[in-house]
This record gives sequence, C-alpha cells and structure tokens, in this order.
Amino acid sequence: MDEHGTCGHHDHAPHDHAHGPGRTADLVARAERLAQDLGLQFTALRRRTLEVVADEGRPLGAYDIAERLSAPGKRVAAVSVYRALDFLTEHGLVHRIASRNAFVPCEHGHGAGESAVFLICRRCGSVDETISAEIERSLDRTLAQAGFKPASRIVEIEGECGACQGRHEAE
Amino acid sequence: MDEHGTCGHHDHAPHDHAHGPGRTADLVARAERLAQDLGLQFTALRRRTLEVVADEGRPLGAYDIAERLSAPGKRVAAVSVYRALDFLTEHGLVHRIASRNAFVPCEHGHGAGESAVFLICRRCGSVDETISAEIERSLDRTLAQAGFKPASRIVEIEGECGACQGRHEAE
DNA sequence: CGGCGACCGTTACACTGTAACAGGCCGGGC
DNA sequence: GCCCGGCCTGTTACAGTGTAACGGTCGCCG
Ligand SMILES: [Zn+2]
Ligand SMILES: [Zn+2]
Ligand SMILES: [Zn+2]
Ligand SMILES: [Zn+2]
Repeated sequence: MDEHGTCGHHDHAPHDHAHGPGRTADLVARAERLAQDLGLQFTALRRRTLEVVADEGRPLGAYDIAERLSAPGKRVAAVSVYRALDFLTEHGLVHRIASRNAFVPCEHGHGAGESAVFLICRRCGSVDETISAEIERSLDRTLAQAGFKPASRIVEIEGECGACQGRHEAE
Repeated sequence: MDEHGTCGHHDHAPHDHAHGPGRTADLVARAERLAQDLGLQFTALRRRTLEVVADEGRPLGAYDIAERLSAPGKRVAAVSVYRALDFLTEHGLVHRIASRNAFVPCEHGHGAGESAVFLICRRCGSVDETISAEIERSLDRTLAQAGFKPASRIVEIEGECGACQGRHEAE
C-alpha cells in the first residue's frame, strides 16, 4: 500500500521500545503465559501470526500477513489470518490501527483498562505506542460527564515523528 | 450493515445538539458562507451529500449515501460521493468515523486546531461529538514530550450511551 | 462409539476505496 | 468569438478489506 521503509525505524534515531527478535520472543512468551493462565489455545497459526506482526517494524495488513505466512504449495487464506488476529487483539497482544486497516504488536503489556495512544508517522510509516495516565484521566472525566460508559478506546495521532522532522529538505 | 434505529436518537432521552432539518440547514448555511469566503465551489452534489449525511442521525457509509442520492434512472456512483466527502471532510463539515468507515455531520463548527471526541454507542449506533480542551491539552503535552508533530487526531470511544444504559433487560 | 466444541481450510460474497480516462462547464486571454 | 485552462462530475475498472457459511479435523467427555 505505502512504500515506506521495510522497518519503520531509523538507524540514526533508534526508538526506545523492544524490536525485532527480542520483542517477538517477549510477546510469544507473554502469549504462552496468558494462554496457560486462562486455559486458551495458543495455536501454531496464532503464534506464527503474532511472530509475523512482531517481526515487522510497521503496521501490516491482514493480506500482507497472509502472504508472509504462505509458502509455495501451502497458502494461508486471509480469513484464517483474521481469525487469528481476532484472538490476538482480544487479548491485547496486537493492536488494530483503525485509520490504516493494519495491525501492530503491542509494545507495552498494558492491563485491560489502560488504553494506548498511537503515534503514526506520515513520512516513514512507523507507529509508536505510548500510555499516558493523564490522557486516560481527562478522557474518563469527559466520558463520565457525558454519561457514557466506554468499552474500548481508539486514539490515533497522525503526523511526523521526531526522527523525520528536520529532514524536510533531505528528500 | 448494522440494524439499529433509523434515527439514532431516543424519544425518551433527547440529545442536546441540533438535529434533523434544523441542523441540516445550519450546516448548509455554514458551508455556503465558507465557500463564499474561501472562493470554493459548494456544488449541488456536495450540498446534497451534506444534506443526506446531516439528515440521517447515525453514521452513513459512502455507498449508503450514494444509494440515497440516486433516483430511478439517475444513479450516483460511490466514487462521486467519495469526492464530495473529501471536500466536506477537508473543510470540517462532516467527519469520518475511522472505526466504522462511515461519516457523520459536524455538530460543533470547531476551528481547525480543535479535534473532536466521538462517542459511539454499540447498542443504538448513535454518535455524539464532543470537544474537550482538557483532553486536547493532555494530548498536546504527551505529543510534545514524544517529539511528535501532530497533523490530525482520531479519538473514538465505543461503548454505551447514557440513553441505552438502564435498559439491559428491556431487550 | 457418538456428540460436542474449538479451530482451521475453502469458497463465495459484500463492502470500502482509488486510479484512470472522458466529457461538461466556466472563467480568462487572445 | 474562440481557444485554453482548471475544476467538477460520470464512468469503468480494479485493488484492498472484511465476513458469512459450510465442511473437515482433532480432542474431550459422557
Ligand atoms: Zn499495547
Ligand atoms: Zn517518521
Ligand atoms: Zn466537528
Ligand atoms: Zn445508545
């Protein structure tokens, strides 16, 4: 869809969150613990889907994931990926970026109540997940005032990440 | 897509924002003023698209709008609706609900810098647009701290609106 | 064994969004 | 007037996103 970097990170401005194989292993371990505790099935397809999303440094569409999971002669259909993604998003292992129709690994291991803020860079396509108790509080106050009982929250900011600023000329 | 009420409002719990023909007329007037001031063209298709979105009390998909704009023998293609919606969203007359792939009329006439919070009811499908300077501030602080330069913001809360609470049994 | 439930493969389909090209309309410049 | 440019819209075609429905497999349990 968009032709940004294959990683979403910038060698001269590394982010602070885990990345690559390390993050992937962490997420898989978290998933296995979670499945163990709740009596859920962390199947091979779900694990492989999680690995693909975690290995990529940028949001991936469901069809991209299906393509990466497919091998010559062993095709994985997008619908299967969607089901795996349902499981993974329900349990907070990956997040859906509504404004991009794409999925990113969770970078925080936040509890169910905490909601994330996604910073999406227009230029390089990277997505950063941050948690802010302050935003949470002001959101809660506004919702309470409106008499609205929240179930899920989407906060996505599109703009320019720190690394991409200061090279407007460097095209 | 979803079979909620045709209006999104509840006779026993009216909302506080303008609604129906009144709101529609307001929005059209605002659009005409805006087009006048900026030298833009508020064409018939754009006006009719705005009217359809404003008349409906719930988020409408582009294809729904196209259907409502079509008359027997005079079909309006979705692609034309998308172009009209591009114009309307660019100038803040309607908003896109990313989590629903749908459009709602703007209820506030907010400036370019102010971003809205959308409260989307799971049960009745209504969407309420509110503005909170407090959320804005905490968001700005978080973004500044992350060195992120925002261009557009999406805040969508899904849950249960005030009117729909207290009738969990009243199915 | 026979049913049940969860998962997955497969097909088909609906919905969402955009690219590309052609025609109409309207203004300004010659 | 006439041509030319931009802007808008109609039309077709297509890519991308998401779900419904059915069937098969496997493990579990009465
Ligand atoms: Zn997370
Ligand atoms: Zn960037
Ligand atoms: Zn608005
Ligand atoms: Zn409601």
